[in-house]
Amino acid sequence: MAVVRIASLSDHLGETVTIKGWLHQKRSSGKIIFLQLRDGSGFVQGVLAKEDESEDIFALAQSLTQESAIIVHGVVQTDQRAKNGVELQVRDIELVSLTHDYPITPKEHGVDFLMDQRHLWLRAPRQRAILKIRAEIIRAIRQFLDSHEFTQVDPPILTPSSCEGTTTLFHTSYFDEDAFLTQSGQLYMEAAAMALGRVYSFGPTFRAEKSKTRRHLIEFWMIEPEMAYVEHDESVAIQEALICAIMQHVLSHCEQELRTIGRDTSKLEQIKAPFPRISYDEAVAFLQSTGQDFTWGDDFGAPDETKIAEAYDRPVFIERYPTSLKAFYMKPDPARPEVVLCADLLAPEGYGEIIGGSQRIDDPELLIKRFEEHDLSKEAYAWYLDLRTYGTVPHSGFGLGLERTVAWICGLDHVRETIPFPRLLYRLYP
RNA sequence: UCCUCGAUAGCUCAGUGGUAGAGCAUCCGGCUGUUAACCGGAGGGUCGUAGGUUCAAAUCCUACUCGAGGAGCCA
Repeated sequence: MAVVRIASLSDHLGETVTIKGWLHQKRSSGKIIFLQLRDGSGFVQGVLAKEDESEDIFALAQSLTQESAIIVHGVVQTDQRAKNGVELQVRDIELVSLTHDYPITPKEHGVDFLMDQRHLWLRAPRQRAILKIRAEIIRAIRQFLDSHEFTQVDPPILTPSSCEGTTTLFHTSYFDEDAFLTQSGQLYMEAAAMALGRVYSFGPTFRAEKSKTRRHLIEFWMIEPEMAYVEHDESVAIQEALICAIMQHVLSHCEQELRTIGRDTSKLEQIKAPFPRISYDEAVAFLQSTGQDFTWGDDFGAPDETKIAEAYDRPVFIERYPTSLKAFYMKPDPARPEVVLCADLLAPEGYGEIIGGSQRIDDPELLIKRFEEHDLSKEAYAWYLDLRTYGTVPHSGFGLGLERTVAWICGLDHVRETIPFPRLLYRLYP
């Protein structure tokens, strides 16, 4: 008897198959029992009518508990009464292990409890669907970059110092030296871009900030492409194409999962190029036109970003922020040195910034000046300056936040469900 | 770090000064098409911790602990 994954059951209509999985839930009615089975690939209902089964099998089915591990043999049938049109007429059940008192009952639960049970919560249909969509988003990103001549390069996770010097880093010891967990691989990716042309990193990133909002994780995953001989406008065009490719891939590969989590896909289908591009100046003018007191040179707060993003039905780029607001390595606009060649991409529906990118400074003199202005040690960044000393070229890059992208595409109200084991402020378990 | 809200059965909650409650889960019984199934019964509690006010505190006050949402910072 062939072992079949639930996801492909509809290819085996009329056949007797074996499913290896778990009992997700059970409903019974004296002479008929419905088993909701899951095997990781999907969910299917098994049906046992008392008159069709041996007494032993019927009694075993009756005694099964939520999340017991079972191997089920049965006949695949179409049935209009079944949720996805297919169900299994159970012929035999092997009990692999019986579960007692599964903590997550079929009832609503609070966040604190579910986070404590995260290792079990992952089995829920909704959580499974989100992780599946996350995996497909990752696949789409890799497919896009790999097919656009990018090479994956892995920057270090243990670093001697801050990349941007802004956020608080996790401190650790490196034998007799201090070390920090990376908050961005960008500077290393610039080195890699000079070796391989177009590169991207895909890895975890750590921020020891005491941020406690629906958009923040302490440990999250970032994709950081870096491109030699690519200037600001071309970088923005690549970002736009990447987001569109992700969206198309998810819409065509995750139909079932999007339905499971109840995502309104019409909002996702609207996500097509071109995305609006507005300047920082225009964004300031927009906020002022809403009656808000906002001065040129101030940074946008989260409510400001939401207000701007809500004015559009697709992601919006905000370009050319004041130089004083942005990181030391960003290249000033030659036509207007008071702003830099950068862009943040704000997702719709209030999901916030999902991409931050810029063209990098390629002039060694200016970079040295920035080190001084930002009080950065020339010794620590000597290698970074070398990139401008030896064959410097215009180059650009950006960072895409994976979890915020997943939260947006899934329509979640918090990023904690976008990653299997979220690291949150004051939460390191499980 | 700051602001706001919360903590009562395994879980989700009601109870706002006078004998500790419901639904789900668990156990027992019933039901041949259930979809968080339903119906009947049973067991299940140091009301977050420590003080205080009161004849009487889950309820009012103080401190602390833990959690949630938000701000700042960011992806």
